[in-house]
This record gives sequence, structure tokens and C-alpha cells, in this order.
Amino acid sequence: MIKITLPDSSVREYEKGVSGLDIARSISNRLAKEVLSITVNGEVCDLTRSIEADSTIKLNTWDDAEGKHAFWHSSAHLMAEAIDVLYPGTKFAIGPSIEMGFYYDLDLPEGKQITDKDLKKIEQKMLELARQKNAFVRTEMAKEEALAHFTEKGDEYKQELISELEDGTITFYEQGGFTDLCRGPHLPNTSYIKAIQLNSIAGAYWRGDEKNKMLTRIYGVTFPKAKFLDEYNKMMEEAKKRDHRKIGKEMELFTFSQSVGQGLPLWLPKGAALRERLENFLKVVQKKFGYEQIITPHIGDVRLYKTSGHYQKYGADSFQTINTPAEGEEFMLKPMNCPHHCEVFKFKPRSYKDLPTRFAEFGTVYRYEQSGELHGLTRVRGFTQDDAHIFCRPDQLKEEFKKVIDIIFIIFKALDFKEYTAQISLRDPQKPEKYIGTPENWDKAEQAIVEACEEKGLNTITELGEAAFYGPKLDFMIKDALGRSWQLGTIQVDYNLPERFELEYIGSDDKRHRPVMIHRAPFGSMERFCAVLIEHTAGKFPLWLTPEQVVILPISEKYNDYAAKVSNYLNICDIRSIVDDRNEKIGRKIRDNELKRIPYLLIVGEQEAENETVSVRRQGEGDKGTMAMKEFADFINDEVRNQLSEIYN
RNA sequence: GCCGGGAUAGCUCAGGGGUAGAGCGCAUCCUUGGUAAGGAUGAGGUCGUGAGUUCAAAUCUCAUUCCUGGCUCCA
Repeated sequence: MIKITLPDSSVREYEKGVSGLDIARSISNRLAKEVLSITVNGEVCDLTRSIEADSTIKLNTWDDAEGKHAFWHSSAHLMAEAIDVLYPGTKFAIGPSIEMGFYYDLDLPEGKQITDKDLKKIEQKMLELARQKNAFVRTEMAKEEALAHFTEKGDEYKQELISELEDGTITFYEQGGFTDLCRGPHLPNTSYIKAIQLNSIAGAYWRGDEKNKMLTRIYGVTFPKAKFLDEYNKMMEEAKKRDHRKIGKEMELFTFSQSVGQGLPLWLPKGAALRERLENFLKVVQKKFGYEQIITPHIGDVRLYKTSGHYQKYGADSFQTINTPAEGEEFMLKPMNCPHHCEVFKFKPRSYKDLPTRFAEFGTVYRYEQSGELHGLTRVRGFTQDDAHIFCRPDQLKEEFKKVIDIIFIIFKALDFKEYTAQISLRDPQKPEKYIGTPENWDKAEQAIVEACEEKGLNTITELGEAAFYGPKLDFMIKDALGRSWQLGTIQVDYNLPERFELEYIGSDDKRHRPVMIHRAPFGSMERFCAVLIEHTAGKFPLWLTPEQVVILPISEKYNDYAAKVSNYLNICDIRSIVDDRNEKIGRKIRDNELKRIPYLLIVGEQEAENETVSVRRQGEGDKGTMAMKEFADFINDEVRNQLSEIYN
């Protein structure tokens, strides 16, 4: 007998050689049905693998990432089997599970092609094969033997993969008539897979290298219950509805023009006003934290970027330089604000008493992003960073870091981002050659970040080797209303630029010292942030931010004058209102304006006009009763004040 | 940049070798209304751009611009 320890620390005894499936059965029938894989002493395995010694286990179901992983990985094999049947001669490269589903990269036989229209056919074949309840059988083979097998098959992809594996035994999985090189684990058999949807086809380079052959990648997702597929599709639909490109158009926030150029957003009046409110909000917050606004030009002498190192490192990813043939000058459209800010710092000698010095600018930068990479507002060629650079003494680093974290939290609160993670990116201790600056400085900076996060009680993950070459950083990822993650703000420590620009301050010892720089952008870029905000809120922005806060709906044209009077009054009270004076019935006006995402609808007719009142409707909530004009104005302003409590306190 | 898909009215989209369609929106008129779609009429498009094939191209071919799903990249 062997002892099996379960996650709740309870210990059960089983025969030697017991399988995960056996254990699940001994606990409950339901668990036996739902379990997908087993983690044995930290290693995820097949449910059918026998356990030979005392172990600590965890049974993974659909609710565990490990369970989904086995499910989708097996689905990838199932898809490969279907394609192998439908398109004989296809070579299979890699087919992993991903965050939401799986894909397989294929090299189709000469002259064959799979298009969107073929996906249904493959799905059908997969369902047919799934119903056959074929077991996923694990076999082992010596490396030589495995290599010979794929050499015979003429599959150069698997050959390459195997030849890179360590010598020894190689594992294979076979289901139906399909065998694949695979570490596993897999489901016991194909019948677990009940619902299948292949989503898209894309090109993908073999091993992600653009020098290699382009393979055909098919993305799909599968589920153990048809209901889950429905839920998945509802979720995708909702995401589509919230797409910032669609809402941006509907709400007239921004647009693009072929004539202006790709990746160059045009902010329409409502979008520009919204963005301006965001900027002003941050300006007020930053002012409280001791920042000073500066303004610098959109171009800079190329020598500036040679000094900063951006030219050498990112010259190819920047727009071509602007030349003045008559005078032989050479300028770059600025890809970063920091070099300009360093020059602002150098304007005059700085004393240790002046530090930290914090320069902020909504600086528009231009980067030559690859054309295929552009996407709505999230990836553009011209964008505005809510940039600031803090020049401080090394001993001030931690305090400054904490203050930036405070600013970021004020923003999260005002914009209702409730879930976040912060990633601390440190250097890779194995590769000191990748980084500039002394190990002592790195130690200090990393320690400052780690401690700042601890003292602020941040929810962090730490990644080694993810630091920039010039310093460690802290990135914030928020989760939106649909549970999707977006990377937003960043705080980065930099020893490089102060060095390159020879920045100095006079210390209390009357000697010259080098300051440390912190780059930080809580929003990241205004464009990207607005996109995230649109998708997070589905265009229903917080009251303080939304383009139109109130719409006034006269019952009939007789009350248009009164509606205009209310609107004027509200506008004087700093409330953004419009009037819907179309010749339509009130029901129609309510419906149309509810759909326009305006937070408050005011209905005015005979009674309201007589008493100088308004009948209030909150978007999505319905009738809220009647209020006097002034009462309503105060009510709205209170709500805004409440949402922005941080900057009013 | 690379591999797919696409571009038709302000928006969403159908159509398709014989000179353009729907719904919504917009305008005008009727209606003057009380909390999620009242009715009628009408205006709107050299079918992304350029070239080619053809008696004839919005439709087929090629090029090009832009959008888009991915890959690669992201200071």
C-alpha cells in the first residue's frame, strides 16, 4: 500500500500502482467524471499513469489551469488527427494549449490550402473522432528510434524538435491512428471533448523566426460541455461589442484617415475633450505630488538621440530623420521624451536640496511601428505619453517610488479599475553583461522597488531577467470588466541616461554626484489608455469623464424652450448637457438616448416647465422622480466630486 | 515587414460582366405625445485608388492604399 496525500492534507491509502482515475473514483463519481489530469508531487501527469510510491497529489478539473491545459492539448492532437485524415501528407510542427484554447502549426502538402470555409469540415471530423472514444496512449521510444521514425516520415519539424531533446527516452502519444511527439499529459480518451470550435487561421513562422518557413496555424477552442461553448461565444460577442474601435466610431471619439496615414489617430471633439479631462485630472494629482509641467518640441537633433543611445538601439524603429539640406542639420521625430527632459534638467546647476525634481509632460512621440502591428488606438505610430521624469538622489528612490504608486492607485480608483497585478522586473543574475551600471546600484534600486511594493502592500509578481538594460522596473496590469488583462502604467529606474547626459547635482559635501532617474507613465499612453477605458466601461464612462452627462428630453416641441433653458442652466453649473428636440415621442427619445450611453436623461413637459423642475432618469435604472433644477445640478456635481474625491481632498 | 481575409450610402451589411440594394441614421411633412422603437415622403454612392482584359467592369486580372486575424517586434 502507498500513502496518497490530498490537497486538504488528508491521507488515503491505495494499492501500489493506483491511477489518478482510480483515486478520483474512490472519492466520488462526480469527481471521476470531471477530473482531467493529476498533479503528482508537483508534476502534471496523465490520469491513467500508475503511481508507485507515497505521493502528494492534486486532481485537476476544468476549474484548474492544469486541467484545461490537458484538455486543450489533447484537443490539439485531436485536430491534428482530423487534419491528418482530411489532408494526408500534412506535416505537424507544434500544437500547444494556450490561455484560451489551443493551436496547431501545420505544413500542408504542396498545393493544398486550408481556408476559413474548411474549418467547419475539420470541426465535424474532430467531433466524429472524439465520439470514437479513442484512448490517448503514452509510449516511450529511444531517441534514435524516434528520430528514425520521423526521418522516414519526412517530417523535418519533429526531427528538429527531437534532435534538440536530451538523450534518453522520448514520449509519444497515440490516439486513433495518429501519433505525435509529446510530453503530455493528455486526457484518458477523446470522448471528453464535447464541443469544438475552430476560430481562425493565421500564418506563423516555424519557431517564431521570420527567416523560417511560414506555416499554417489553426486556432481552436474546445469544451467538456456544449454550454461552455455558448458561454464562450457570448463572451466573445460582448468583447466585440466593447471593441474600442467600434465604440470610438459610435461615440465619435476618434477616427483614422487614409489620407493622414496609418496609425495616426485623429481625436474628434468629444474624444479630445474626454482625453483632456483625463489629462487635467492627472495634472492636478501630479501638482499635489510636486511635479512641474514642462513642454518640449516634437523633434530633436539626431545627436541628442545618439547621446541617449536611442538612435543606436531604435534608429531602425524610428521614422527617417528630417534633413535640412541647406544647413546640413538632421532631426528625429522624437520617439521618447526623456532626452529632452534630461536637457531641461541640465538647464542650471542643481543642488541636492532641489531633488527630487519632477518634470511632467504629455509628450507626443512617434515610432515607426511595423505596419502589420498597428491596431486601433492600442498600437499606433503617434501617441502621447503621460510622461514624467523624476531626478533624485539614490537614497530618495524608495520614497519616490512609493509616491508614484500612490498616483497610480488614485487613477485606478477614479476610473474604477478594481483588479490589478504589479510585475517587478529584476535583472537576470546569470547575465550581468546584459546590464549597464554597477551591481551596487542595481542592488539598491531593486531593493528600493521591492521594499516600496511591500510597504504599499502591493499585489506583485517578480520576474527575473525582465528588467530593462538600464534598470529594474515595475509594470501595472489591470483586469477589465471582462476579466481581460491589459498592461498600463510603468515605473522604471534608470542609471543609464544620467550617465550618458552627465547629469549632476551638488551634494551636501560640495561634490558632484550623479542623480538617479525614474521614468513613469501611469496611463502609459493616452491612446492606449483610452482604448482600455472604453473596453472596460463599454463606453459608459464615469460621470466626470463622459462626453455628455445629461440629455434633456422635452415631451413635445412646446417644451423645447424650457429644455433649452434647463440645458443652459446646467452648462453654467459646469454640467455637460444636450437637448434632444427631435420631433419624436418621448418613448422614442428615451430609447435612443439610453442607447447613446448618456448617464442622465431629464424629461421635461408641462409639469416641469411650470414648476422649474426636471424628471430624472438614470441610464439603465429608469425613473428616479422629480427634482428642482438647482437640486439636480448640485446632485450631479456632488456625484462628480465624490468620484474625484482624491483631488478634492 | 511576413501569411490569410476584407474595402459597396453617415453606420451595419446584402448583391454581383449589362451603368446599384436593405435596415438604421439624416431631411421634410403629418402627428404634439408622460418614461425603451408613431406614420408618410425624400435626399445620399464614378461600389478604396490606379491600370489591364472585354462591345461592356462595381463585379474578372494586376498593382497600390487602408482596415483586419495572426506571426515577428515593442524604448
